[in-house]
Amino acid sequence: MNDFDEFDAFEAGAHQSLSARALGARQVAYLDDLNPAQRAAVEALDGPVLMLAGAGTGKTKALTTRIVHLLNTGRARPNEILAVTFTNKAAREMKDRVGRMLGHAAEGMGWMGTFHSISVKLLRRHAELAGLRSNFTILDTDDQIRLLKQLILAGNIDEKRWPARQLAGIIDNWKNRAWTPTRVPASEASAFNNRAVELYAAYQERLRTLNAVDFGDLLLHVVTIFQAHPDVLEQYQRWLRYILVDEYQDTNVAQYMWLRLLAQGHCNICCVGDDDQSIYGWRGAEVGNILRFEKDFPGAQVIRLEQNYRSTPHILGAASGLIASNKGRLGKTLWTDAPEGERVRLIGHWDGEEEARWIGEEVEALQRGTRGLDPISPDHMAILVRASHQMRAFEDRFLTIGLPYRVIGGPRFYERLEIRDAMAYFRLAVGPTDDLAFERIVNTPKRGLGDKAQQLIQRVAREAGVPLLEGARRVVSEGLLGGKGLAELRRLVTQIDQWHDRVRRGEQNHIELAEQILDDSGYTAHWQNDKTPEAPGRLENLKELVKALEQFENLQGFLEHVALIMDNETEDTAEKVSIMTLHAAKGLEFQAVFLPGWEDGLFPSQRSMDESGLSGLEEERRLAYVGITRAEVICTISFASNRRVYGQWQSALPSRFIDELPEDHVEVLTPPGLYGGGYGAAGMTSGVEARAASANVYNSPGWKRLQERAATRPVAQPRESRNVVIDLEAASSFTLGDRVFHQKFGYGTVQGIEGDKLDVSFDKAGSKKLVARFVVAADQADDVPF
DNA sequence: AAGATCAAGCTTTTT
DNA sequence: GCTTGATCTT
Repeated sequence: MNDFDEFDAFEAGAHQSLSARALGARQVAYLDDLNPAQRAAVEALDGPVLMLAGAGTGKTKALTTRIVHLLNTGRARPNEILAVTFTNKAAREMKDRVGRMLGHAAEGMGWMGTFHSISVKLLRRHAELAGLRSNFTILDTDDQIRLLKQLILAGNIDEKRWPARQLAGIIDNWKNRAWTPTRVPASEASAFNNRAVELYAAYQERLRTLNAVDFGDLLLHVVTIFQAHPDVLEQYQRWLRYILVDEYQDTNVAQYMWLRLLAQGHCNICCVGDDDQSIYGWRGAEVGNILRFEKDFPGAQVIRLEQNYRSTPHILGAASGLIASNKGRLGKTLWTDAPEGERVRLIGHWDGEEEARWIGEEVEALQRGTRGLDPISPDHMAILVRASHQMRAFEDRFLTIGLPYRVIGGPRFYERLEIRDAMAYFRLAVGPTDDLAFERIVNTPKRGLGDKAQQLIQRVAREAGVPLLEGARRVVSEGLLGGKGLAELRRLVTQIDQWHDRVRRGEQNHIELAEQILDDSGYTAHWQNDKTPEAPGRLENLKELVKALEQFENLQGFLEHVALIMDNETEDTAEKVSIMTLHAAKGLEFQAVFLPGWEDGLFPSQRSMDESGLSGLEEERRLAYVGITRAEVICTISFASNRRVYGQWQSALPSRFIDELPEDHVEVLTPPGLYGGGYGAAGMTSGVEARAASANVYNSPGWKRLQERAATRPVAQPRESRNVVIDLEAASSFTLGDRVFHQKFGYGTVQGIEGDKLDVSFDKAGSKKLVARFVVAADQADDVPF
């Protein structure tokens, strides 16, 4: 049902009955589950409220209970509550939890969702006010960049010096600040070789003709509509009587304006956030929004949730001590009544590989149960890195020792090439005027329609002022193209017509239709004929895609949702260690957390500091804070003296954040030998042994002096000797049929030998040609320290 | 038009 | 070092 119809029906009625109903004791039993601060946050229903919720303080619980309480007290009906989150996952979780508390699905909560999904809903309703039709398409970053590239070329700009990616960044930034092309301040005019504003305007124009929007537009258009049409805004202010916002510290200016506009009037707005966990400044998030809240909403109640239910006192102490170095915080003191627990462990390693090896062993030790701790399932352990390229060292190592892991936040399902291609076909079937989709698939699979043919179609279409499909149709009917290309193009045009026809008539089951589109077009065959090792996986993904269609009534509905729901949560029950970035870890918790790579330049990231100075450093520090506070039971921070970056060996100092950790909460495992006499950690293979070797490094010669000494110490070269030995052995000793082991590809059989190269058929990874020194005989796999 | 070779890059990424 | 895109080659 349309939410607006519900509104209309509701407005015709009256508000009385619910609010008049007395609340029995049984109905508010949920309030007894809350601590005093949570309870205050739940019961302060009217007027502006800022809920400062530290890590692990039961924020979601307070938020969902508040929604239930709004309903129970009769303040609002499900449809009158606007609850905004940043991610679909958070929205889903909120919906589930509210539903669970109510004892039935949270029906009618039509305004619970992400900023973007709610904006889509608003924008479809009022598209014409933004110069769009309500069936506009939503472009993702990839489409956006391709479009910008065209405009850059059309503007006679050297795309190499001025890449589309950079322009996309500038435009995104402006949109995040709610600047339309005319509102970009003069001070920004020099951006992109003085051409950015002009290109931005051209881009917006192009989007309008394509009847398309990008992610930034979703918010921007809604803000612009609200500003230009007070009557429309007023409607929503009346309808949406209570507003809740999750992760408020991550809102950007456009989102802030969006909220302000809707909230002004009743001012029933409850923002939940934690200024110490603001880690998306680089994407336009304004910590200022949360710091300014009390000024923006006079009379706001500020409620602090400070009782932590997640971590031990040592972990909290370390995190609090670290974040205390940041200026301009709203300030919170997290506390817990949990038993003291383990200190945060700190360990230095010779290089990144050793760090990965040590962590691998430590994971296994924790899994068995060590240090007097209960055994911890790998499911409840995570390795949190600053940058995704750090993940590889762990993947390599874990593959070697056969430790199951999962990487969170890799390329997402709907961003994969084959999925995007398939989607382009579906888009064309639904809306044959979708030029971007047409461009994408016209020569995929190969139809002999290369650059020249495509330019011809473009030209014909542009001259006639028609979509590309129509242009193609004319090219065919007028025979402007030769031989193979012509026949293929004719076939494609006919096929698109047929698909569109079927979509329109809606007679055919949309799942069958989708399968047929992929088969008819030759796209399935394209991957079946592809001999690369990725091909089977891609076909698998296509099957997944078709399966995902089952949840929707038709192709249109599917496309609508997919544009916004880009997450890729595959349930997998096997017990695995998680590897992810610190950013991806926000909101999650693990019993054991490893924080590798705490080296100056890597973390805090040099680039962050160069580009954003002190505020960049503070954001990095918040990232560190987020990392530590993910840990429930045990947290291990590590750094490596040497690390290979972009193929070059580099030595680095331990992160300055390490100095900022309060010593009382830290246990230093690093043996003194590490800094004194070169590689000294050879015997230190597990945490238990390391602990025996742990000296009072913090106090003894002075931790800082140690660092200084490390700085002046000559750069040590990585050990090579053992690898060289293996190399010589390996190169000469293999024969056809030998079983070998490779650290990334696993076990395999030698199929051929050419000089120093082996042709190996791996059990899991398929056939690879590689240099002999990268593999060892299978029976030696366990002894070799890679 | 399609494969092959080479240079230039290179944080984080909810939607 | 390794991937990605642009140019070169057939």
